[in-house]
Amino acid sequence: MGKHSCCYKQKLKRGLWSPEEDEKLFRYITEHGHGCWSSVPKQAGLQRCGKSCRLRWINYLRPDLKRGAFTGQEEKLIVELHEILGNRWSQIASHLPGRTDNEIKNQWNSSIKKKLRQKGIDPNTHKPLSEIDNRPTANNSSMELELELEPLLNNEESLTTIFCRPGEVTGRLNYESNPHFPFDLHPGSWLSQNSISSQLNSQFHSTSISTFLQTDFSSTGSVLPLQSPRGIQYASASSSSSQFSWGLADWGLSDQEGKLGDNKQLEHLSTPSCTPPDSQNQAAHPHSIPDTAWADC
DNA sequence: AATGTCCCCAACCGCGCTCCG
DNA sequence: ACGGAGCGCGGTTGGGGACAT
Repeated sequence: MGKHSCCYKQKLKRGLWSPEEDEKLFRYITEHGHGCWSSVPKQAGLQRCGKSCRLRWINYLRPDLKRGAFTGQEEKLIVELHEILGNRWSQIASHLPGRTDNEIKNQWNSSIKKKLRQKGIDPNTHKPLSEIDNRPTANNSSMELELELEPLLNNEESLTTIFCRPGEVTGRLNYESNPHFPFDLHPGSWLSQNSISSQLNSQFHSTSISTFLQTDFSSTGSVLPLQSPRGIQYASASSSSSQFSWGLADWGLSDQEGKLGDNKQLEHLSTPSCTPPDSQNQAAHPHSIPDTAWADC
């Protein structure tokens, strides 16, 4: 159960993808769609398993991917969403158009976590580290946790404090039973609302997270240099090939173009599309927002 | 210049879920 | 109802570039 039969097959290539493999996969999917992933490698002439093809497409080849460094605004949104959703990277990614769950996960683990710790905030709980050190390790109830953290909160409350039991930050949210839930809708619906970004922003102004965000990401994000993805060199080298090149053309954004892209991103965040960026990814996942939740947009 | 260490990120792995016969 | 196939997710790994010594 769970493991692809193709993974047992011998002589399937693994590791980094070559430009030729990328081109084969890109051409095949743009012309035929992926359909059943397990049949993609055979149809596209690749010595890879379907799972590997799927991952390569989703994380790297999709034309709608946004390349380059994360903006301050994006990092801020990731932190805010992580406080609510925990490590549900795919759900977080659905609110950052052009970003993949893998990309966000890497950004979180390599950069954002450190920044949070430097600011004295525990990246798992989104609470001050000093508070984490002093708190008992036993299984606190939601009520106990609320009482414990209440002095830390000013006028507005941390969503994590309100909705998450200890240990559930990366698990299920305790939203349904909590009378303080600020939105009328089921989370599956309210997370899909167009105003998610502004709603979140308004929720975090006086928390420690907010302080951190205002003093760190927002001040540095706009001037972050665009880091070129590793694939750029070979991507541009193969840019003469017709179809392949257009999907990868954006990889070589200049700083100026990158900033323009960031502006577009900000625009997008303020007026998000009604369609989930990767709606098919959402279909089967137990934690995903149901398709119907997007219908009201 | 050579070597060691750190860190990023692409890719893999394993699990849980849904679908379908 | 059951089991296999396929899909998608989060966690983890390791290659390789960047940086320090």
